Amino acid sequence: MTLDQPSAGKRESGGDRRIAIALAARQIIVEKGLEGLRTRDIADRVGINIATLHYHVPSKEALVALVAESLRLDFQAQALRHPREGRNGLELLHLEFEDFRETVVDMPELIIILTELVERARRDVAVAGIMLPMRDFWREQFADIFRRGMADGSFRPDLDPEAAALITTGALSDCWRQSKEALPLLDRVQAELERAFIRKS
Amino acid sequence: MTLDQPSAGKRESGGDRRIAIALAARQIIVEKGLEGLRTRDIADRVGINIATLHYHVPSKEALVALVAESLRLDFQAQALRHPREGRNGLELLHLEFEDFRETVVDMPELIIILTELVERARRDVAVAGIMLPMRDFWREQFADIFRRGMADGSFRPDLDPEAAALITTGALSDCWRQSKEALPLLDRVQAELERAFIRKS
Amino acid sequence: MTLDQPSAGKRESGGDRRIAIALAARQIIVEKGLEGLRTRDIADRVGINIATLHYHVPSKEALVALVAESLRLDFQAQALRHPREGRNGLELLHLEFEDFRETVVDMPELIIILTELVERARRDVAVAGIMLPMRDFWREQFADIFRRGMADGSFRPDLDPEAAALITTGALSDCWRQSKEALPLLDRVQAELERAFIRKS
Amino acid sequence: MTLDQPSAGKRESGGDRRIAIALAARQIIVEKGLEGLRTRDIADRVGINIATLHYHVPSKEALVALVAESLRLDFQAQALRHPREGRNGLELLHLEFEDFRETVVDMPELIIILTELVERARRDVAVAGIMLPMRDFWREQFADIFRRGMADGSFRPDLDPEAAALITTGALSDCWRQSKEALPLLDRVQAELERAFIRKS
DNA sequence: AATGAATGAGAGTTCATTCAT
DNA sequence: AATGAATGAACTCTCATTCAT
Repeated sequence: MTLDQPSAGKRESGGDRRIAIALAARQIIVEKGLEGLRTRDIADRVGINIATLHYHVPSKEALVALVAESLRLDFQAQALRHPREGRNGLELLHLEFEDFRETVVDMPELIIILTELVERARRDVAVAGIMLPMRDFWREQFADIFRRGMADGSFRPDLDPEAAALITTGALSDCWRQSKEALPLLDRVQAELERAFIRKS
Repeated sequence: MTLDQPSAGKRESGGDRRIAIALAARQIIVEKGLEGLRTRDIADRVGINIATLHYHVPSKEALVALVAESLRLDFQAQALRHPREGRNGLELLHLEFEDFRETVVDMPELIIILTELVERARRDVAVAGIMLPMRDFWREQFADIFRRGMADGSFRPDLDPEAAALITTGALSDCWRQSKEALPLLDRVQAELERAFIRKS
Repeated sequence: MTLDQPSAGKRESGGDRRIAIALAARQIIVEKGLEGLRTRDIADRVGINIATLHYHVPSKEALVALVAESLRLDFQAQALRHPREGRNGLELLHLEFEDFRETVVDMPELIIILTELVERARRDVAVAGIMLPMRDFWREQFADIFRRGMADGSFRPDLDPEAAALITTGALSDCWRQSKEALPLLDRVQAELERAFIRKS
Repeated sequence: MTLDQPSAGKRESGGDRRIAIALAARQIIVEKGLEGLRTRDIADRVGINIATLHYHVPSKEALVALVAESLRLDFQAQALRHPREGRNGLELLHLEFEDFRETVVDMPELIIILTELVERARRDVAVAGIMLPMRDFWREQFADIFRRGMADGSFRPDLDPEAAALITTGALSDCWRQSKEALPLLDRVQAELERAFIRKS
């Protein structure tokens, strides 16, 4: 055990602690679900006292909101990774699937937590305030892609962009839910959706 | 009034009590989520003592399994309501959407509870043992429809029936999750999926 | 330790447990004040688990109300000990002082707890609902005595019965608050009040 | 505006801070009782950090003692407002009631806090050391008045000055406790006490 | 003189489960 | 088949106090 161990040090700045708390909470949500999230477990994992946890995040409700917010930031960052300019609709759709595949591999927790929080949003307005816009934003991104593809001729002209967007996000989430090993199925779903939406010459 | 009235007497038969318990549990899951399910609440709603509840259903795990099983029976019954013979793939797809719409209107709880239990299945093998086959059965039903439609010429010959099935179930669940008022969106999704899968002459 | 130990037995009837709980709570209030009352301490003293305590008395608020109610019953019982008929006002006043002296000696806790609860009543409406009527009833008893004494000629005819009642209860409570050894002072106060209110021939 | 303005600068002198703390604590005691007094609330109201509060007042016990002392100073100041010379006992008694009425109107908190602290004195020797002498001093003031009145002939010669003093202070405190709107009752009590103690010619 | 961060001890409350009857 | 009473273990949250800066 060296001196510069990552997070068990004492007297960190408030912002760092809050980040560490959010990360620990996310881990636990992945392992035991939002339902199994316990403040004590978080404190233990961060290496602080429960009272200290409450000092930084005053209530469990606030904690869940913190996790939601941290998730939002991650998604935002991820959305900005790839440049979107100068591509047609079909290429953009490809890119989105690529991104999703990457997320599934690199940060599988993101989607688990997303699912849990969207579920919780139904009963927690604070969480709903953060998560539902995220979900809508994701769907709207796809709708934009479809609209662009209809304009540039890469997608069918009789497409309903909002419906197609919902179909796509539904397929992606369901694909995820299926199981962690469903990546080959994801390929087939992508192929099928492209066949479905593409313009037949 | 027949002899086997289910709920009149003070001492019901074991089977009836279990049914009453399952129904009460389902109500509570709809209201507060699986997370908010408390044995005491169920007992109160059924009108029995907690100890009595435990006599009939020995543990909370068994209770969740009971709910899952009761859900399975409902879905099974619902699947058999409409005759499936003598119809082509497209007509069958129509019928499935019709059924779904009916379920959303008549028994909206079914889908809420299904969602909660599938989520729970990730961490509870007993529940997984019941729910995952259900989910797969539902998906397989669609795959069958697509296969039949490919054979009878109502769907595209280059369709991937499993992928299409996943896309369809994904769209349906997402549509549901969207909100209770998303029925018009459901119509548009159905239209879009039919445009997508149908054989272009 | 014999078999018939007073209260540590298991599976008592609900009513008995509630009585035992009220008594234990009263002891602790005497020792540490209402402020120092802890549910865990009560459970320990009664010899039950905290959860069992909550089974019988669902919340701390209800517990305080229970103590208040138990106090009310004690005062009621005490008020009925001596027959009041066929005595003139002065004799009745004597009797009241006698009763008070008895209470101070036999059940000194009664007055401590009364004081604590009246204080608490200022901020707890549930307690106020029980305690303020008690206090008013006590005062009204004295007012009645003064009224009767004015009628039968044992007290001054220009007495203001309500004011005299307040003066008397105030003197008694203050006397009590003074200290436990203030009994001789109580005698002098009684004598002074009688000189003050009695009719000069 | 003088040089020793109490609260303008960012860094106040130690004494000023302690005064501000005492005042904030008194406000909170009035609102929530001594039981509801929290160091954090005081710090918030003063506008300082809890650690800073503990720098100025090392413990909660010391804090309560500080409040007690601040109360004592206020009472002392109030006692010196009216000149007492050249008046007979009855006039002095009048004056005391006048003072009390004034206090009830101008600084009602004084009496609330006094009550709370006297109660606390039973279990806290430090507070007892300050409060009990105060209470005794108040009572002794009345005893003095009665003694003087007996000498100058305005009160009955057979008065017991200590008993009469206790009766008077008891009546006043009880009158206060009664409720904030009990001022008319206070008038009747004063009248009754004067009738009781005055020399009948 | 002041503060952000940390903490131990403990508060009331909840819950699935069990026991005796 | 049913129940009132009991329980251990855990939960979130609070508070006065201390430490490092």
